[in-house]
Amino acid sequence: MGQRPTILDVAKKAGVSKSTVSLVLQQSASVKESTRVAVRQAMADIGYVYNRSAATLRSSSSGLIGLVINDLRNPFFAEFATSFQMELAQNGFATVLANTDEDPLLQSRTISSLIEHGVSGFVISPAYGQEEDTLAVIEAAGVPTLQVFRALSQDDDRFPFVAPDYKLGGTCATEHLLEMGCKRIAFLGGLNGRAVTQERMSGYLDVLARHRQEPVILTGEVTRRFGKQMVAKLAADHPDVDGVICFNDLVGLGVLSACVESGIQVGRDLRVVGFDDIQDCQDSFPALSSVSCHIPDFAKTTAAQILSWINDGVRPNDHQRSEVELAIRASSGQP
Amino acid sequence: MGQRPTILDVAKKAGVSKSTVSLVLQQSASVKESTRVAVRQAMADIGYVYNRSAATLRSSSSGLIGLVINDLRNPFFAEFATSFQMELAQNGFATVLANTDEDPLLQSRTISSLIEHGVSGFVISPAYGQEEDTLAVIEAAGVPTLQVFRALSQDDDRFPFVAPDYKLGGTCATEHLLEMGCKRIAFLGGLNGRAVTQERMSGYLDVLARHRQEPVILTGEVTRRFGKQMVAKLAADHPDVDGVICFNDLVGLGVLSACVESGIQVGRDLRVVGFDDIQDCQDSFPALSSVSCHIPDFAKTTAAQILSWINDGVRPNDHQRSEVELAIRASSGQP
DNA sequence: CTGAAAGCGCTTACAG
DNA sequence: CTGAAAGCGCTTACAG
Repeated sequence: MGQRPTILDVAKKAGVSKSTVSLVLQQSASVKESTRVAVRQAMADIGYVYNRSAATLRSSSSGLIGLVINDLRNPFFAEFATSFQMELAQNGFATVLANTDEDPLLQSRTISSLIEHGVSGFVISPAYGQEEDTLAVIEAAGVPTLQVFRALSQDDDRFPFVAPDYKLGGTCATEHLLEMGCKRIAFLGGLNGRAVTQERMSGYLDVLARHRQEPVILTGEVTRRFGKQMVAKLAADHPDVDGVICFNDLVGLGVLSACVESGIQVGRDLRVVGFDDIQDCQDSFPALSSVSCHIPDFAKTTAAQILSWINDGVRPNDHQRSEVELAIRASSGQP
Repeated sequence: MGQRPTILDVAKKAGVSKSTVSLVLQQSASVKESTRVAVRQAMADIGYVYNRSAATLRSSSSGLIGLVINDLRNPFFAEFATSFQMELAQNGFATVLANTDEDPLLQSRTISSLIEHGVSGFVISPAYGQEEDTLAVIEAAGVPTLQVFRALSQDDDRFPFVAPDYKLGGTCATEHLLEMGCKRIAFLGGLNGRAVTQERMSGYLDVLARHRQEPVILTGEVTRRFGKQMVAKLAADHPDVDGVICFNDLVGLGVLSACVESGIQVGRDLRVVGFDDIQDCQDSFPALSSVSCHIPDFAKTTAAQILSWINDGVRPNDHQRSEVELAIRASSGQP
C-alpha cells in the first residue's frame, strides 16, 4: 500500500504551505476560495486521506462517541442505538458501541477502554451495580456523559439524565384500561426495586388508588418468556384480572403469544398494554397497544444534546423527561 | 481537568526512561519483572491513562474495527452485531458501528469516514448497489475487510466472504416439510434476484424437483408485514399450500401472526419454517421452526478471522460457508 | 490571507 | 535490560 499521502504532499502538490492545507481541512473561513479549491483538487488528485489520529493527538478531539448499553439484544435498545448512530453520523461523529450485558464490571472496563480511545463523549444506559466504580472512571476522565433511560445514581447530579416520562406512561396506560371497562388491572414484569419499575408502576398505582381498585403486581424479568409464564399464573391466581400493563413490550408480546396459545381473546377477555412501542408492536396479533417513547425522536434529542455539550460546552439539564404517548391498538380493545 | 499524565510523568515517578514505560505498556517480555511492577504502580499512583491516538499515530494500528451493517434494525443483524462486538472487546478491540440502511451512498461515505478514523479492519454486511464505489474506497485504503452474509461482488475475490450455508438451509427446511407430509410448499419473501434469495431458494427448488412438486414462489420484502400479507394471498391464490418456507424469521413471524388472526392452525393446516433462528422464534406462538445460522458462533468465528488477519496477517479463505441446522419447533408440526 | 516552527504523546530503531 | 533521539501527521499560536 506504500505510504499514504500527508498534508505535506497535498501542500506540495497545491503549491501552498501545510498550514493552509490544515486550514482547508478545518473549513476555516480565512482561506481564499481559489486556494481552497486548489487544495481540494490536489487532495483528490493524489488520493489524500485525512488522518484523524494525528488530528486527535494535537487537538484532543476524536470525533468518536461512546455508546454504552446495558442490553443491546433487547430490540428497544437496538432501535435506539441504530437511530442514535445514524444521527451522529450525519453530524460527522462516529459511534463506538459496547454492550455491557448488565455486567457492571464489564461496564467499567468498557468505559476505561473507550476513554483510552479518546471518545469525546459518552451516552450510557447503565447496568445496575457498583455504580461508584463506573462513575469514578468517567469522572476522572472528565468526558461529557449523558445518562439515558436509567440513572446510575438517583441522588447526585454528576451526570445529566434524560428518560421518557415513565410515570406518565403508567398513568395513561392505566386510565386507558379503566376507560375500556377493565375491573381488575395487573402490572407485569420489571425488576422489583429498580427506579424504572417504580416509576412505571407508580403511575399505575396512583390511578388505581383514585379509582379504589386493588393492584395486582407480578414483577420479574423483562422478557417474552416471563410474559408467557405470567398468563398461566394470572389464570391460576388472579382469574378476575381483565387488563394488564406490561413493564415493556417484550413482556407484552409474551402475554399475547400465551393468550393465543390458551385461547384467551386479547382485547376482549384480556386487554393488554405494553411499554416502549418497539416496531414489533405493530405486527403482532393482535397489534400491541403500547406507551410510545418515540425512540427515533428520543435518539435525535440525545444526539443533539451530547453534541452541543461537546461542541459548544452546553451541559444538558440534570433531569429531563421526554414525552410519551399511548399508542392504542387492538390488544387493548380498539378495532 | 488539567493535564492528563503522560508516559513521561510515569517515567519520572517510576525512575525509568519513557521508553521503558512504553515497553511495559506493550507487554514487552524484555522488561524486568520488578521494573514492570514499579511502572504499573507509578501509573496507578498518578492516574495515568493510555492515549491510543498517540500510539495509533506512531504505530498505525488503532485497535478499532469498523462494523458496517445494511440493516441494523433487523434483529438478526442486531444479534450478530452484539455478539461480534462483545467478542472483539474480549480481545481488546473496540467496535465502531454503522448502519447503512441499505443505502450504498451512505455506505461509501460511512466507510470513508471510518477509514479516516484509522480502523484496523472492516467487517461488512453490504448494502446492494454501486458496489464498485464501495469496493474502490476500501481497496484504496488497503484495510483488511471481511464480507459477511452478503457479497458485494460474486465474481471477484477482492475481499473474503463468509456466510451461512444458505442453500443447505433451504434444502433441510424443504425436506423437513416433505417428511411432515406437506403436499404443496411455498417459498415466501426475499428480494428477487439477490444472491441470498437465490441460494435459499435453490435448495428448496432442488428438493421439490426431486419430488416432482411444483414450486410456489412469492418473493418480496423481508418483513413481518410482508409475511402477514402473504397469508391472505396464499389463501386466495394458492389454497392448496400446506407448508411455507420463509426467507427469514421476520417473514415467518408475520405469517404466524396472520394465521392466528385468520384462524389457520399453524403446525397442522399450515406448516411454517423460518430462516436465521433469531431469539424471537422461541417465544412466538407457536414456536417458529427455523434454519439456525448459529449467530453467536458465527460472530465469534468472524471476530477470530478478522483479528488474525489484522494481528498475524492471515487472510481468511475467499469463500466460506458456516454450518446451518434446522431447529424444529411447533410451527412445523412437532409437539 | 499564508508560512515557518513547535508540539500533541506515543513507538521505534539504535546504542549501550 | 534500559536510555536518548527521531518521528508518526496533524493543529496551533505566532509572524508577516
